[in-house]
Amino acid sequence: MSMINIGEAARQSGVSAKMLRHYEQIGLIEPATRSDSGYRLYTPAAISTLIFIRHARDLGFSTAQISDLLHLRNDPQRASSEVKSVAEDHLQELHEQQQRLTQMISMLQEMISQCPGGNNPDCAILKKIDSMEAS
Amino acid sequence: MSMINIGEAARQSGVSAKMLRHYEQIGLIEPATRSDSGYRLYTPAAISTLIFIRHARDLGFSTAQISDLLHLRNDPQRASSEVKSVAEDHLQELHEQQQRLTQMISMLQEMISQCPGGNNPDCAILKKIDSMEAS
DNA sequence: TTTCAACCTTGACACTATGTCAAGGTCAAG
DNA sequence: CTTGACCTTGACATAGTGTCAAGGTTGAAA
Repeated sequence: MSMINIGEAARQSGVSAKMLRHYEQIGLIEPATRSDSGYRLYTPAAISTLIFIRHARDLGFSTAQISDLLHLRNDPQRASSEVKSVAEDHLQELHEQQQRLTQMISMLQEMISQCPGGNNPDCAILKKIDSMEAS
Repeated sequence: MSMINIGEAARQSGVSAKMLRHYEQIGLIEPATRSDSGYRLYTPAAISTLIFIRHARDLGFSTAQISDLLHLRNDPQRASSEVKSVAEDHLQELHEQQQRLTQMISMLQEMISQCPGGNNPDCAILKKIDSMEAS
């Protein structure tokens, strides 16, 4: 009943066929059952899982974190605090990335604002990079 | 006169010995001269270049962009507008990253705020990941 | 002078997440 | 039966960095 091939699974889930094979290989997902000729076959439940994975990936979760989330998703005995903890750890990482990014942006913006551009070789940006101190 | 080995060059520049070899191999920097026994020897000018590279890396420039910047840095005929253009392209990328990050953070924050935590298996975060639509 | 530690060399393999390409098997339609 | 679209596995690539192994070098102490 309604088992689909890898290409269709990729289309429906938004995860590439390549990544479906990869996720299977690293054990993130259960190996798909195979047709007589060896083609992978995906059930609707498997597709739901794949969509979950893609969404988690869109939120920037690492493969390891997604693995944790999948286990929790499959576990009816889970404590929602465990899920929350994974999410909070990730949020923390995202905040740190954001801070680093904001730092880079402000430094770069200042450098750019001090460079008049044009044909003059004298360039504030190059000088600043030479002399800057990392935050 | 004051040629130093790779370990000392790494210490002075903040670029690891491994990366010094790597940058040489990919052609980002000129091959270092060698001692009789084959050790790489770095001049003070080379160290300045390495410090420049580290700073550029701290600003998030890619290796390819750093390569461009190094060429411009070495070219007395450069137009500062060229440097500015590289910097502006990078700034643009950083802004895009920042937007993606901000999106992720706000989605994640909303999910987290809707999950009470505790031992209850009922988890808003998992549900939201299942049903979310990527921005 | 021998020895030992600390350094250097190259090369290989690892990571993350994804793409691409090649050589070959399969399926469905004409 | 051929053709095209699909599937298979495996290998290699990306970017930036780390680690490990096997071996040569250097300088200082014994």
